[in-house]
Amino acid sequence: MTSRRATQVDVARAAGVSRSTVSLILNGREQGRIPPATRERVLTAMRELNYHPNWAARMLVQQSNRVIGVFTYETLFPYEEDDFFYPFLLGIERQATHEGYHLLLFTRGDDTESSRGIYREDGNILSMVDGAVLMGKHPDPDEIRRLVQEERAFVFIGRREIADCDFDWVAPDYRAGARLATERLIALGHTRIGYIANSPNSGTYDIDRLEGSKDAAAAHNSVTFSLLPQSPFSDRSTLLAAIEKEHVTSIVCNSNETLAHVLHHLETSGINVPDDMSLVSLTDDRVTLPAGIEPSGIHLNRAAVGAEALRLLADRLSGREGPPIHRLIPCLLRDGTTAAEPRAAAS
Amino acid sequence: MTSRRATQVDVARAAGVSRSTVSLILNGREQGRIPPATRERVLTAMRELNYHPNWAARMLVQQSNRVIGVFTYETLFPYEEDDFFYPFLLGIERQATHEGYHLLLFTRGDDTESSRGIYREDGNILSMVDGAVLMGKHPDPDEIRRLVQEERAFVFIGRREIADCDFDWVAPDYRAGARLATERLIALGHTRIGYIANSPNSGTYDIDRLEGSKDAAAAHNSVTFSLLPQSPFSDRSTLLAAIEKEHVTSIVCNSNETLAHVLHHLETSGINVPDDMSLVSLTDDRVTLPAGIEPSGIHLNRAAVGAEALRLLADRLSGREGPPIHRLIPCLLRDGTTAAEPRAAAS
DNA sequence: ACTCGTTTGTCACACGTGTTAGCAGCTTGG
DNA sequence: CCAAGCTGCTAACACGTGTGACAAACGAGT
Repeated sequence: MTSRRATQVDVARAAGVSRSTVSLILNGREQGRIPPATRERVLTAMRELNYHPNWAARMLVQQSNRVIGVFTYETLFPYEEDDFFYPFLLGIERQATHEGYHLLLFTRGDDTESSRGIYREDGNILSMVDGAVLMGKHPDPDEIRRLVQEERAFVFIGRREIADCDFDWVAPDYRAGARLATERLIALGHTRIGYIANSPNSGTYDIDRLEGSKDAAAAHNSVTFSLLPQSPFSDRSTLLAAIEKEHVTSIVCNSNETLAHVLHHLETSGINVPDDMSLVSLTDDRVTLPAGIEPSGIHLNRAAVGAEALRLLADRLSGREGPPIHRLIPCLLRDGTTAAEPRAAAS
Repeated sequence: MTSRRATQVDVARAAGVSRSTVSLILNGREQGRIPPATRERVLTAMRELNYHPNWAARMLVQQSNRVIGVFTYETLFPYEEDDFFYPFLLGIERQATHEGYHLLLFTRGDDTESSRGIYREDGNILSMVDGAVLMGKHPDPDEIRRLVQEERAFVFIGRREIADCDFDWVAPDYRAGARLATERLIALGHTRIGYIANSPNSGTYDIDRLEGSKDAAAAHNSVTFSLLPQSPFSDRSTLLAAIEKEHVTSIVCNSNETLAHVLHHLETSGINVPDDMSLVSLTDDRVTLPAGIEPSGIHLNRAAVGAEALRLLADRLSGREGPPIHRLIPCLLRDGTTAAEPRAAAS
């Protein structure tokens, strides 16, 4: 702090050359220009003065700094232990290392847990980076539109359809994941499969999940697929009645949360999971179940999503042109303890 | 990309004023100088041109950017699922948000998993930030020394004693944690306590753990503390003989890994945990135990460590002078299933 | 002696912003 | 009428770096 840090001027003076020469050597543009003797003189001067280039100045003139921003519309690391963004970040970090980028986490905010924004009074924070990965369950469509209009390089994680506005995004392939999980039940021998959700099947993801599950059932004409009544949380008797009526031996639950509630209703009714009823879930949020029980279902492979997002972004920054790319990343099967062969098949 | 982004010059031209005026208004230095009419004109011009300050330029002149670097000597997010650094980062992020800093994750490296360095050919990467948090099990002492000599603002996470070289650091208080865990056994009624480690008690942390445990035992003169033979991994009979000889009813294990091995040896010998023997661990690494068993012991509270590191750093950056600060963060008790009242006391 | 090409650099501008000194024009006091 | 002060703004420098145009020295060919 007390003494200013060395600049190219200092190095130049120490080596007895002009500042330009220092810059040339620093950037390897000295092919056939600077004789080795001078080069050495400058290099040792750098070492002695402990010179290191100023990053801001460099960025100012080059308009690039090999830093990629990571922005989340919600706190990156929420207080609940369900670390939603963490696996994404893991993949992003890994791929960034590979591609040679540093990562800037935009955390500075109003500390209010919600309503963070890219544009703020002190400027578009994205001007600090070459490109950005954006995440969040509740992005601000206006901001996104503005980013597109300004031709910023960014990739969104999660499928977000915004009217009159197209951009790169990467998302888990929920539809294929739902197909996978349902196929798993079929492979175990289930022919009567129910589907249950705790929310109206209206969101993009909700529709994907339902359709994927239907796809799998439709591919086997021995399989009967029935939509069970929504919202199992409060109403146990409705659930039991529906199960009875449809004779299902297995249920696809749209989320771990749903699975937890269904499980609870079943167990308090004396129906054993997985012996009497198999359950699979279509998310992999953390959820607390009775000891020893792990939900069967799919694994979102968030790390792969994050890595792919960074790969797309790096491509853009390397000059790739062309229309926006949308990429769906396959989910993986996750073996748990809530799915097994149906009783009839087992005996 | 096609059209350059608006700068203060553009705004000034549009509003019919000089660039200085724009800058003054932008930085709120216009008290009693600029009449509201002009101010409005400039502000609307900004809005229409979609002006946002260039961060690099601002940083260049201000010599600060409210960004804190996070550097790890090993990959930040290792491939093993034991995310050692993650809880630290969590605390760092939280506190950074609070203090108004962004976070720059230094990831760019030679992709070799090991031997990452702060100093590299393209300069000291820390020149990009106001200050830095350093972590890692195997830091390079020479680099640290150099950072100190250059008077860089940084805080190390983890206690690292380097000869002739002092700096701020924050670390978990292993000694107090060991005391806490041992006190817990005593509170449960144990009077014969053994201590076992899987490595020579020579590292700083190893010594802290052993001493803390001794402290707790020494505070109660009814308690007998005995050091069991090291390295229980291979040798079951040695372990059993020692237990028999010392009549211990509980064992303090220096790590979860040790606990796992001891547990295995005991169970295969028909000794039930926690009924016949209580175990506590002095770390909180993830470890796989038989289903339904959770190690009792301490919780390192890494998030608090990370947060404190960032707080110290922020203080330094705000101008705090004075000698380096070393801070130990208390550990918390973590209830598990491997510690209970001793059989004699229970009956 | 004069031109020409090569080696070895240097000059000067650009990047976008913060800040201080100071300049016109006006008002006010004497 | 003149000095002094206030209002509203601007000129100019600084921050540290990258780079294209250009220049000085020098040897070689004519």
